[in-house]
Amino acid sequence: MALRYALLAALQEEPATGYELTQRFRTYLAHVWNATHQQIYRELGKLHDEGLVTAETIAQSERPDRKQYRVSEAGETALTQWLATPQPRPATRDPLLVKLFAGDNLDARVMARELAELRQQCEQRLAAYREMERTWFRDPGSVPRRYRLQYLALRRGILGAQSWLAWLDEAEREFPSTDDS
Amino acid sequence: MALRYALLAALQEEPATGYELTQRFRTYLAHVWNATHQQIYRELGKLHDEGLVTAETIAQSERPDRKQYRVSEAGETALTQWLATPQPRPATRDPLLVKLFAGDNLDARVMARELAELRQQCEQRLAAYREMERTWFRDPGSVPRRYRLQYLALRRGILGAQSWLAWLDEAEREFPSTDDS
DNA sequence: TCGATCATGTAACAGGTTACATGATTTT
DNA sequence: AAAATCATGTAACCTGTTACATGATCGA
Repeated sequence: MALRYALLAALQEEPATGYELTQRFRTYLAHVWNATHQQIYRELGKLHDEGLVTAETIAQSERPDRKQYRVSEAGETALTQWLATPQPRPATRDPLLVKLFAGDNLDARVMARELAELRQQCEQRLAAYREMERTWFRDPGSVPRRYRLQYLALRRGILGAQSWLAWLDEAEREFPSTDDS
Repeated sequence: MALRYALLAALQEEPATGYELTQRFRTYLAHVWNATHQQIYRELGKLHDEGLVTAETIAQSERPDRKQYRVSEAGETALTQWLATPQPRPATRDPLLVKLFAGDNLDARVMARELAELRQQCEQRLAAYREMERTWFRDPGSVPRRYRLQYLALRRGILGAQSWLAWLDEAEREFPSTDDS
């Protein structure tokens, strides 16, 4: 359900094609809502059928046509209505934690490797978030409200990554790495 | 995919009926993997068809029969194999963060209320986790490995909740609550 | 007497994943 | 010459959600 509203919000910031939206979701929306291009195209189609977005086809020589979408009035109404509805928290479903319930079937070395990879991933993400923080939100007070809210989402990404790193400190004690590389 | 292995792990700890498993998933597995009874029954059926679990029907007078499942050898093999395979991290999909991208369509009072509710939820969970920590893992060093690993999962729940509370401290500054109640 | 608990399921639907498909241009 | 980028989609499948269904017992 939320994907469509994420699309509407993104389009409201600036009209875009499915392709461009896919990129936004991959980059600065990745810590908020994940979606592949298939899902995005499908949902854009539905939104168009329902009149929540309008589409303008821009012919290009030597390239497939681009379909630029923008939010319609009906779309804005729908978005506002959704925003006013409290959303349930997403359920936790983490395969890594599932593994911890398998007891002695779990191989410590395999696990150590998986934790090491997770640590690397967290550190990379954290660095990327910090980079965004530096380039766009150096002085959060002077940023217009719209972007200050996005900064909050980024802060969530940062705090989330840090909290995983803190957990990894604890978890790695249980799975001592043999440190081969 | 991971649900089946969560079930196998849970059954390995102790054979159980679908009903009992549902309860475990609702209580001490909620911070690891969420699943409803419908999903669990469906998956148990498949696991049984595939021979990864065996079922023993226990007739009861005046109550529906209980079907007690236990992991078969094939099931244990499948579990071990899965454990050795690195699992991709779950994707982030958070409707609350999506809302932050809707800019001025977002009503501050509505948002303040949603944040307050989230805070309450986090605090409740944290208290429940702390309670588990106190009752089962007062002295983690003396606990057998199997349960020390489960303690790690609990630690993840605790750190996760704390990190959300830290974020809420920041977020609430952006949505000052009018404090009516 | 009403709701919770015990104990199992079926069915329809919504949402997300994976694979396949096309085809030109630009970069390595 | 190969791979990545631009730009769009279809189709099958798997997983998760929601609604519906049954029926007895036990505690408030």
